[in-house]
Parts: sequence; structure tokens; C-alpha cells
Amino acid sequence: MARTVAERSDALPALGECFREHGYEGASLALIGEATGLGKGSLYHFFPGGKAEMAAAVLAEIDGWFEREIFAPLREADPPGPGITHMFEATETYFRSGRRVCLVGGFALSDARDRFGAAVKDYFARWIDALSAALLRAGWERKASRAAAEDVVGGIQGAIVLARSLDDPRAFTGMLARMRERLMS
Amino acid sequence: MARTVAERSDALPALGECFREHGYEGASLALIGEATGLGKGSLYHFFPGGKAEMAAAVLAEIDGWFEREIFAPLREADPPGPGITHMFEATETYFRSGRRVCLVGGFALSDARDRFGAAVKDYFARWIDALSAALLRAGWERKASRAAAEDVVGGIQGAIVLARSLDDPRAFTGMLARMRERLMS
DNA sequence: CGTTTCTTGTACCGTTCGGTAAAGACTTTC
DNA sequence: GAAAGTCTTTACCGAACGGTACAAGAAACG
Repeated sequence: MARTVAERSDALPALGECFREHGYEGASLALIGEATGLGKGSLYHFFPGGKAEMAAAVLAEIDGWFEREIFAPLREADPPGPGITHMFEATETYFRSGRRVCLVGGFALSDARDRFGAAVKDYFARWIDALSAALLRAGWERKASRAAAEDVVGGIQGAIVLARSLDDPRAFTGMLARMRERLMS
Repeated sequence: MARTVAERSDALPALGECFREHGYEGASLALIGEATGLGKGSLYHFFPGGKAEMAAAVLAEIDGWFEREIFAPLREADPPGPGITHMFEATETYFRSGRRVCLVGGFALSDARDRFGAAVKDYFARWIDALSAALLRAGWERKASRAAAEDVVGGIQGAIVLARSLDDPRAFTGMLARMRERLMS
């Protein structure tokens, strides 16, 4: 019947959610087909490289979103304060207060890291660099800004783990609020 | 030939390492057999419940180790300072400066959480409680001690994600050193 | 020594895995 | 309206999955 989904990018959000919830290995083609509403034929039409290409496309889309919505504002906001504030707010929304897992962080802990190591490394390195640059412009010392950026970017990942483990989004919002206070005071 | 492995507990370390490296889903019986040196016959003899029982046994062993080596010292050390110092040192050794993944944290991010949610929640809740109690005895206010304990326990998980992502153990050791300084100063 | 209990290797089960092939159905283009 | 290109359905493949059955081998015990 050819439902003319038309764009492969239309499938990316559902694809991303599927990888998020089940991990790279756990996201079977059956689950992916269910999540996207696409059969194997369509999936392999859009992603001839199979699961690996699907995951790579999702990673690229996520990378683009963060670059646009978080990294660039961090680098460019003048004064830098609002860029940092926006990072915390956008992060909290994006991860739905810890109810939504970070796909990149999840990949980092699984053996999907071997396959997508470069993308994973790049994502976190650029986040830390962008935040560190913002702190630098806000008057922080070089070493202190780098350390604080690592603390915050790492802390966000830890906050997700904690909120999911305790089954309590307040663990996420609490940690973020305290990190924010530590940066802005 | 019946190599008389004798104790099912002898297989737990290798079993744990296998789940750590590949996750619950990714650890196939073939990989598990390879890691433990045991055939399916032996594995199902010791763990009639299959993979789920193996993972539960590993979680129980990990829980016991942390209770003995970290939680109890945190609760009992008098003065509390050395108990906290010991926690940081033991944690750094156990996770091999972030080269070794936290199995419980990994489960929390995957859909293994649905299966082992209670054990995962308990592990983190008891860690936070024990650390919080130590800080309380060290003179911290109740709310501040709880917040700091969440920051540190979550921060450790984030440090593992970061070190693995950046492929740099210094991200782990650095974050831990700064959290330690924040607690002890 | 023989017997019982514990441990193991092997063959096998049905299911699901990622991936392929090819024909059909719809759109677009001229 | 036919030809070309795009998208989807369906059936299928070999391999690997988790799990079971069972008989043979080693240990322990009388």
C-alpha cells in the first residue's frame, strides 16, 4: 500500500526511542519495526547498512540536536550565564527529569561502545569543551573551568542512573539544581 | 571428566565480569560458558533458573561485597572520616579507575532494570543512606548530608560513564578526587 | 568393591535473531 | 498512459538464541 513515509528522517525519533529503551543489542528488528511502524523491507530500504546504520543515524541526529540547542548557545551566549542556565533547563526537559535515558551514555556502558566509540567520545568531549569555554568566559580559571565542566557533564549522566535506579525523578532534578547552584553562585 | 568445580560461588566472579562487559541481554550462554569455563550442563546444574538466576546471584554477591567493604564501614567508622576516605579508595580500586563498569548502574540503564529493579534500587538506596549517615555524624545538617550523598553516589556513576566515553581513566579519578575534597574540607 | 550422589558433555528443541530476495503497489515524470 | 523510480509486503535463509533431556563420568561413602 506504500504509505509514503517518504523521509527516512521521519523514522529517527521512534528509532532513537527504541534504542534508548532497549539498548543497541536489545533493540531487535521486530521491536524496531513495531516502534517505527515500518517493515523490514522499508527499514532496509532507508538503512541499507542495517541496525548499525540506524544507530549511527540516530547518534548523528542526537549530536545535531545537542550541537544546535546546547553546545552552540554555550559557546556563543554573551554574557555566558544565560547559555549555562539554558543548558540546565534544556537538559532537564530533554531527559524528562531522568525518566528518559541518555542513549549516548547507555552506549558508553554497553559493548556498543566498541562500535560507536568515536561518536560517543566526540559527544561528551564537545559538551565538556563548550561548557568549559562558557565558564572561562564567565571568569573561571582554566583548570577550574575544565574540572567543573567534567563534574557537571558527568554528574548529569550519574543523575540519570540514580533517578532510574531509585525510580524517583527528584534525584535527577535535585542533583541538577545543586550543580547549577555551584556554577552560578 | 568432572573437574570438580564444586562450588557455584566459584563461577560468580567470571559470571559478573561477563555481565559487566556485555550487559544482561548481551551476555549469551555461549559467552558465559566461555568466561566461566563451564558448559551448559554445569551452568544449569548450578543455576536451574537460567540466566536470570545467574544475574541475581551476581547481584547478590556484589551487594554483599559492598555491604561488607563499604556500607558497613561508612555506618560504623568512628570517627566517620576514615570510613569515607576508605569508600573513595575502595571505589577507585573496585571500578579500576573507571575502566570497569558498574554492573548495577549498567542494569539501571538497560531494560534489565525491569527484571532486577528491586535489587538495583536497594543497592543505591543503601549506599546513599550509609554515606548520608556518616556525614551526619561528621556534623553535617540532615538535608545537606542527604544531598551530598546523592551527589557523590550519582557522581561516581557519572564518572564511570565519562571515563569510558572519553577513554580516559583520569576523568574518573579527577571527579572522585574533587568530590572527596568537597566532603572532607 | 559397588552404590549413590554430584557434575559434566552432547545432542537437541522451538524461537528469534539480523539480513536478503523479489515481486507488488503506489508516485512521479514525461 | 506507459515507463521509471520509490516504497512496502511477504516469504525465506542460516545462525545463534535460551533452555531441556539424558546418559556417561567422577567422587564420596558404605
